[in-house]
Amino acid sequence: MANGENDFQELYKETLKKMDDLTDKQKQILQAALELFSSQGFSETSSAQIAERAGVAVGSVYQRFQNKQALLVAVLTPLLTQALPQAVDEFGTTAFQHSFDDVESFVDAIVPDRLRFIDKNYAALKLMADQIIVDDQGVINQLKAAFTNQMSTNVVPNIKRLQKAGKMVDLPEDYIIQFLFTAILGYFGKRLLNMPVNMTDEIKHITAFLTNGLMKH
Amino acid sequence: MANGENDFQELYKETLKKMDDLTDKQKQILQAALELFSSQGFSETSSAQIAERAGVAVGSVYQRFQNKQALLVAVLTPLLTQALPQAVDEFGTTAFQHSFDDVESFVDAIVPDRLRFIDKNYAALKLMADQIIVDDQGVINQLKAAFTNQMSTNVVPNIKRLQKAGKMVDLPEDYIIQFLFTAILGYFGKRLLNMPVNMTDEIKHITAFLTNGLMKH
Amino acid sequence: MANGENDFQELYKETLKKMDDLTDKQKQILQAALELFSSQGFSETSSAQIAERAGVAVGSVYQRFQNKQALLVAVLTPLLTQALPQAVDEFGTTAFQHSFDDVESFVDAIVPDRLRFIDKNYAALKLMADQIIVDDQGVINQLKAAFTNQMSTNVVPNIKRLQKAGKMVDLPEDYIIQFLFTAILGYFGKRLLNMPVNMTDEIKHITAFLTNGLMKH
Amino acid sequence: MANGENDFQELYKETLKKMDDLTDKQKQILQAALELFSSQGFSETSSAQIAERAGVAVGSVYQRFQNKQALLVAVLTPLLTQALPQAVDEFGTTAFQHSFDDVESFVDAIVPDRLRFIDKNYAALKLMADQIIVDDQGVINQLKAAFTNQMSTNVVPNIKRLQKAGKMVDLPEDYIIQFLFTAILGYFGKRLLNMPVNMTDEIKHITAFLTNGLMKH
DNA sequence: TATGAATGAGGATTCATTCAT
DNA sequence: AATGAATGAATCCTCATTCAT
Repeated sequence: MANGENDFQELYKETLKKMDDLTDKQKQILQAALELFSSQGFSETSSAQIAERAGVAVGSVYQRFQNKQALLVAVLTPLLTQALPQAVDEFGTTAFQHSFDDVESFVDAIVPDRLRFIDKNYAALKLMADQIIVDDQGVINQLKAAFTNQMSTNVVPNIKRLQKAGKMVDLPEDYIIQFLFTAILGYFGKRLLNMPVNMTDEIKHITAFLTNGLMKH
Repeated sequence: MANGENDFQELYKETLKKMDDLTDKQKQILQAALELFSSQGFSETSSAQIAERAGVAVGSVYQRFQNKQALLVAVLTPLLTQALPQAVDEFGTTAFQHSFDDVESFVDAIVPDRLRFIDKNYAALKLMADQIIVDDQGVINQLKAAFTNQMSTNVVPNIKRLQKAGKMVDLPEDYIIQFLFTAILGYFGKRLLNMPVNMTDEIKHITAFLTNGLMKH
Repeated sequence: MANGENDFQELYKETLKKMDDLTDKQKQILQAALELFSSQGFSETSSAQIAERAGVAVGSVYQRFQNKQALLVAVLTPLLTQALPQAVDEFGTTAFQHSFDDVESFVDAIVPDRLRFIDKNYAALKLMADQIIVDDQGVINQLKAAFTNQMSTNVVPNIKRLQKAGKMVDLPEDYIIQFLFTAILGYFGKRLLNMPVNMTDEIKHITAFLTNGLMKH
Repeated sequence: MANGENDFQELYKETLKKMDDLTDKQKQILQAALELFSSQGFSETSSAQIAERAGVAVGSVYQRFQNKQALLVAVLTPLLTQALPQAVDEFGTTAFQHSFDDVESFVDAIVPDRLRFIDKNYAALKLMADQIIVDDQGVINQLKAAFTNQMSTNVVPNIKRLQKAGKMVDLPEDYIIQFLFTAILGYFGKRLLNMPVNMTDEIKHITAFLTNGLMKH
């Protein structure tokens, strides 16, 4: 699976381009908001700050977006409805276009790719995490929807096949997915905690652990 | 390992009691702050709100605590320096007082206990998560310290012994701990996402997965 | 005296038609402004609101009218310089084309007509009242001018004649007019206060009172 | 009937004094708000302006009053519930403590007093008028209540007696009151219109007109 | 210590007005 | 002439913090 194409920033910018109804300045505002919300958090970012970074007047922010909350939604929506599903999609189809013969190659296909994905999309992911923490149900629901959808169409079949072939442990598919993700999100956690990370090692060990844990011995 | 004794609320209240220099009102303030910070986040909580919930005047908040940030520190400090290490300690010593003969009993000792710990301390954990997201280095560092310390003295030896006995996979100890924690934190994530959780199932499957993943086959 | 012809809306629209330099959109703007200013007040009405109701772009409002104040003037001017004098005129000439033989027929000619006039022009009158309250000298002066002029040429002579004939009380003419108007404006006040009004009763009693009060016994 | 005691300013200040829960600064705020709202209108008055005139910080306005609207209510409430009824009451009881033998003395008792009342309370009355125009139902309802109450207990009986004695015209009492008030309010209108007024003349003519109009000939 | 009124800087939002298309 | 995006001053309001009682 090729990397570098499926990061949010790229997909986000493309999504923005497609929004014909958005003026250049409005795109700059969204871009600035994404950056600031991600790095400082939503409440810690002021309208003035966004306007300044976007190089526009404060009023311009409110010309298009009813209020700060609406701006957040406008930032997150394409992320959640376009970039994220597309990334998930790409992940699902690319990673699972082949039928894997064993758990090891299955895990091998996922782990390195997802770790690099986290690296590239650290800012956007942090923003989503922030929203989840502050209990934004809208964000939560869209996240769930994006995942449930893609997982069930692409990942679940692969899991089932491996299980039927007697090569993968007989756990419910949603748990298989859960373990896959939590193991990988450990890397995200380490970055949040400012822990030193070595990508090579992470890949190596996470892969080893997941392979061992999901394989039927 | 006995439950119900090692939750933060309990430990936190005990910690508060020991602080002789704190008046009753000040303790109420800390309690109110913990609750509000946890449920709404730090920036979304106003001093007036804290005062109201604590049943004191706004000025009383600032009588003892220099500013809101200091109040946050005052809330987190006992959590991070007393309750958390104590919980970790309790976890380390209780869970590892015996020398486990195999990975399964090792995992069995940890998983149910930690899941229940999450349930009990959901609010406090959410508060910490919030602080991690907004990049509070102080919190991050204290979290790290509390863990590193306890883990290395109690958990690591157990891991090493199991590895030497050829019963546990030969991964670096910190990764073993990492996988242990991420698998368990999946439960915390599910709660954050408001997903329906069934404790019995969670315990069963997480245990199975971790046992399989950490066991040397 | 025929009703239905002398209401502001009609006269206003005719006035607008005559303004050849006004585009259709600009007429719509004036119409929308009149409606909104009347119902919500000047300060409570925004340019955007006017534009929306007029079905034009915000900029179009300012294409023709220098600023909001100028728009108000543009709304009021034809009202005060065209519609109002014309209404007053119509009132003066129609109501006083005959020489009334007694106070009763004099009052009878005025009261019903003016009450219906108030009903029809409630919005415009309210707008003028609003302007008087907020101390708009321009409006005040034009109102005065429109009245003084018409009154002195049409109403005053009639009053004088009735007085000379010994049928009307010997009060200064301006006071006669004042009492005539205030008694009638009581109806306007009742509407402002959302009081239930019965036109027939109002006419009956106001007429009776005025007749009695202005008649020389 | 003694004048000078029943003006709003006096009654308002006394009312304020009785409000023990109000601090000096808060009273200054209410006083400043009354003055500014009266002279410029509600929407034309900014919080900063009020604060400045009151000699306090902007925040102090909002410490006590939830918002500007609430401040308006706080200004109007004592006016409508204390000062106005008290003034009406004083009017009712003083003016009608005697049983008038004829319409002339009845009118004589009312007119001069009310005209002077208007002079003294011009600001407050203008504020109320402003609120009526902008459709404030709360104000309207309280105004109605204050009047209905006092009128029915004090004025109506006097009217009925004079009517039974065959000295006053047989119009419904509410219309008698209406004519009384509108004739008097003409004076208020003249002041609004910045017309030159001569109190002596006004009293003389209004009295003459009302006497004539209400007397049964 | 406790109180809560007072403060004023800061932040979100509105809105009249301009101007390039 | 019409448009509506852009502007930024002005406004309302919040809130952490101080301080006199």
